[in-house]
Amino acid sequence: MARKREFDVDQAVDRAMDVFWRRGYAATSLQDLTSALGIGSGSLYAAFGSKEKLYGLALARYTSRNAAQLVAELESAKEVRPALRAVLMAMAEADLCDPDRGCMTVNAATERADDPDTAAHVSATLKLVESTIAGALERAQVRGELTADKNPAELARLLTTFIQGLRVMGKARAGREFVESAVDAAMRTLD
Amino acid sequence: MARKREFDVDQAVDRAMDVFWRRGYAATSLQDLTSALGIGSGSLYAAFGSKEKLYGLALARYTSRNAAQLVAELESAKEVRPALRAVLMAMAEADLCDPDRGCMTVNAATERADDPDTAAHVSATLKLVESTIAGALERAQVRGELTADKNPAELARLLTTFIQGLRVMGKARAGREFVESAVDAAMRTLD
DNA sequence: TCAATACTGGATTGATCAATCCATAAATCT
DNA sequence: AGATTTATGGATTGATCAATCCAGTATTGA
Repeated sequence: MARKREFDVDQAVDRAMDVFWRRGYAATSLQDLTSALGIGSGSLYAAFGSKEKLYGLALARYTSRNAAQLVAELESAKEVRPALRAVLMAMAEADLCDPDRGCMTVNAATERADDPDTAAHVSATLKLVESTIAGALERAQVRGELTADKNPAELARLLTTFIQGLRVMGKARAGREFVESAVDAAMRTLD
Repeated sequence: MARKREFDVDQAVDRAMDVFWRRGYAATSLQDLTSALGIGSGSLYAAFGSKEKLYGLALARYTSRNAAQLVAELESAKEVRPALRAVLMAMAEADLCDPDRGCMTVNAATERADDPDTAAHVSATLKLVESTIAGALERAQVRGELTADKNPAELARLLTTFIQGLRVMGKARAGREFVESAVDAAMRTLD
């Protein structure tokens, strides 16, 4: 009954994610988006409604790609400690490879905390990270990987906070020596 | 020989700092600035040159107000541990009182890391925080406040990173319970 | 084959952007 | 006082902003 969409919506959200991730929300113009997505503004608005809604989809896409992977890796890990170290180092490595991006969740938290949708999404992501780490540490404790005197819930809050800081340091180009040393120190809190 | 400036430049920078701090760089319009500063755009450009330069002054003002105070408090502290806890809790408290602002250094790092001047300033601030904490921990170790098996340089990197994360969590409205617990866990790394 | 429908992207909209201009006003020097 | 110089702030500039419009096009069911 009607013409088919010529572009791939999923791919378009991926590309929008990349642009917003690098440039932030306010500094990204509609022209930036249409040229990155390879579509006209009419198509963009027909498909996504507004720049804000597209940002929301891009942020959700980022979360499902990254936070979800962190969760999966920690929950499927045989040994919690090396898995946690691997997760931390993977983030540090991501920032070393491409500091222009940093962590989109952190970028969203700092740039768009005043937007209720963004704030809610960021909050949910951080809670997910916290509870995943807490769960992993509880399992570690049961299995004797973590001594009984440790407090998994509290350590999870420390590590969740540390992760956000690690992304800030990465974006600020703190350098490999710094972030690796910081991760070492963070892992030592589990000893 | 010439007319005097009618507004107080220092006060104007303070006000610009507050606006940029809350809204970020890109989302702050010149109209936001002129109305907050109470001056016309002609005066603004005559005094500061451009929006970017005013932002640079505002960021420098923020640093000299905040990072410098952190340095002073840690260096004048009789006991390092309670001073460090006080510094961490003061930051957490600042975000609990006014989460719209967060930490301007973190905001600058995430929004404007691509600007060389901003990046350099942020980097210098973070190095100052790191070396101040490292120095304080070294003194603590000499005085027996910190056991000899600890590595002050590494702990300083952990704590510097933790601080940035704490500000992100604060801006994301993680709540008092969360940040206090995280600070407790962070302080425990010194035990 | 022909309506009906939805997608296309470039043109257009009115608002807003950072920055400059400029007539006026105040301050200092001779 | 008169000349010179700088500050003032509102008007103006041309660019750019997000969003809408629309003529043209592809797709489908009848």
